[in-house]
Amino acid sequence: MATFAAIADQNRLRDVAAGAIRNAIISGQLRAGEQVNQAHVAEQFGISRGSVREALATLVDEGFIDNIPYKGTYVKRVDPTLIRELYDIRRVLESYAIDRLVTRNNAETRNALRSKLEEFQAFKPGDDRAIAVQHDLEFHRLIVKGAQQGVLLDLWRSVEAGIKLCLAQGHRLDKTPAERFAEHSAIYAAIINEDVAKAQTLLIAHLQGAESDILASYADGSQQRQSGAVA
Amino acid sequence: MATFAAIADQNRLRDVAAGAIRNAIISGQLRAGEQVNQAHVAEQFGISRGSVREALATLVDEGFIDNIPYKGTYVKRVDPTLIRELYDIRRVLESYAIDRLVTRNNAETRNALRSKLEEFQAFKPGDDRAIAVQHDLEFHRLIVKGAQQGVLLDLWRSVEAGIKLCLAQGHRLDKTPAERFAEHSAIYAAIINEDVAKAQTLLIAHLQGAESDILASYADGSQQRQSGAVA
DNA sequence: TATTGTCTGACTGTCGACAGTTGACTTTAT
DNA sequence: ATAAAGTCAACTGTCGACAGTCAGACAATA
Repeated sequence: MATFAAIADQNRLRDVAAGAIRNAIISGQLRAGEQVNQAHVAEQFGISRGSVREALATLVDEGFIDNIPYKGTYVKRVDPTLIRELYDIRRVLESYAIDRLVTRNNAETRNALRSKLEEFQAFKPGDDRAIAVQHDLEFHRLIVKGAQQGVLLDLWRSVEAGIKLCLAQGHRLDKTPAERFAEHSAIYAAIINEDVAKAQTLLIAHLQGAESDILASYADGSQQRQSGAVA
Repeated sequence: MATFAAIADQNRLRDVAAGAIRNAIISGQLRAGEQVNQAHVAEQFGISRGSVREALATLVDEGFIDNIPYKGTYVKRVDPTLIRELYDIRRVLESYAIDRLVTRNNAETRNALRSKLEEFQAFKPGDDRAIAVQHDLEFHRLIVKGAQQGVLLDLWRSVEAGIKLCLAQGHRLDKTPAERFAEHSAIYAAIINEDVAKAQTLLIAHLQGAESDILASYADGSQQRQSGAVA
């Protein structure tokens, strides 16, 4: 489409294409295990295959897709082991982030967390659940940012990509907006009180709950998928 | 050179090129802040610029180089802040790895660690120091591998890339082979005894020492570099 | 029938040429 | 002398065409 190149504007087509494909994966438009056909994507976006290739290379490194030489690139398939590993690492990284964050004691970080919490509070049960997930991740990203370590943030971002992949593949977090708000605001309170140990404990429990939710919905989803494949 | 394409064989040129450029950076052939000219590299290797571009994209994601659109790709410049962050994260990741490793209690891992230690012991003071560094990193990589978590290993690898960059830019670890062996073998002993806390303590101290060494040599090196620029 | 070999279509990998951007240099007017 | 405008060379970004590779269909053989 002609509009696509227009969006590029100052940015490189390769980056815009990467973003578009990423969104397609996160939104579930491209499904797990599905091959990403370079020529098809190129035509769809009205750009050359070379640019698509470069975009795909980026997504490979981000962990959204796998590449097998001379065969193709495939949307990564999430399994329970991956989910467990991702949440294990999140607990490690975010616990550490809280420690550094409280040490830094930066006013800007505290304000950002508070205003993010207010967004949580404004969220109503009827609203789109995908947006809730986005808010959730943004809160956690603010915690990691608060540690003020670029390397840590880079690592966390790559884990975040995996989490988004999990959520994209039909695995959901089933908590009410009120519960979400309560858990996050408790963590926030502990941070404000500079009680590192408590904040870490609350955060770990919070993540453990999320992991259980996802694993449970994964079990359901894979059953459905299996029966679907048989039918 | 014609031989280069021959090395490619079954592998893709893009991957081979990425490896060659990576080596050039690690070996100090390409210096910090230096621009990597695509056409120049392409001609040097006898391959097309497109393949070089894809190789560079990989190295950007690995953290060896930075890319500024329409300007170029530059070898990343290491600074003390980056060194500190890298070692901070290493302590976090490797401590966690030790915990998992001991829990798994895998015989294969223990054997791998022991045989790597033997290589340490065989190392003589006269041998190439670069090889010593390589052995060192490999020992730590085995620890991380022992945790048997793919996600963890991926994150550690990206940190390892940063460490290699530090060491490439003239910053050295000044320990005798005997000291190296002693520190690593103490960590190994604690692992075998399944004393997680002790292994973690030893490992953290070991990494702290390495960090100090690098930071010290960085201070020297930057002074030299500054005076050199003036002269 | 089972197995092996060939073929074919669809895809990825690679290339050389062209278009666009940037920063430094030169020119020009005040 | 200085600052704005114009010019140019050296890059990077993008493209379309060609070469190489793979998996499955199909036919030949024992």
